[in-house]
Amino acid sequence: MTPDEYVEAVLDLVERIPEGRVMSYGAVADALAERSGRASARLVGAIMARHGGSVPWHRVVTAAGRLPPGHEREARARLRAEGTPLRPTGVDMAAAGWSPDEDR
DNA sequence: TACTTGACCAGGC
DNA sequence: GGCCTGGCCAAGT
Repeated sequence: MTPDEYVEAVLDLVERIPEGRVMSYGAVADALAERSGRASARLVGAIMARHGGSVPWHRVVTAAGRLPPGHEREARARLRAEGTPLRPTGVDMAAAGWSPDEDR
């Protein structure tokens, strides 16, 4: 799998996340590991930082439900608009956490 | 080629 | 619940 295809796979998966739901970087990496064979949460974060502009990046948060540094305000506003379960610290992962398996 | 960096994660305090 | 540390792995320089 070429780097470009890898990036595309990440973006494709992020686009599949339903409104009001979120996925952690680690979950995305894990889901992709099945297709690409290699993945890491850090890599997903790096990809989002570079190519996240064309996808609902706000639906991807850290495993703790925290929002991307420097984008907390914007992400929170969008998530709130979609009706995502929010907590004072970020996102309620227990309620909003989503996995591609659920959609399948 | 080698070193540094990063929108991370899990574990320990 | 929040901060610090070590480990991960690939991209960027």
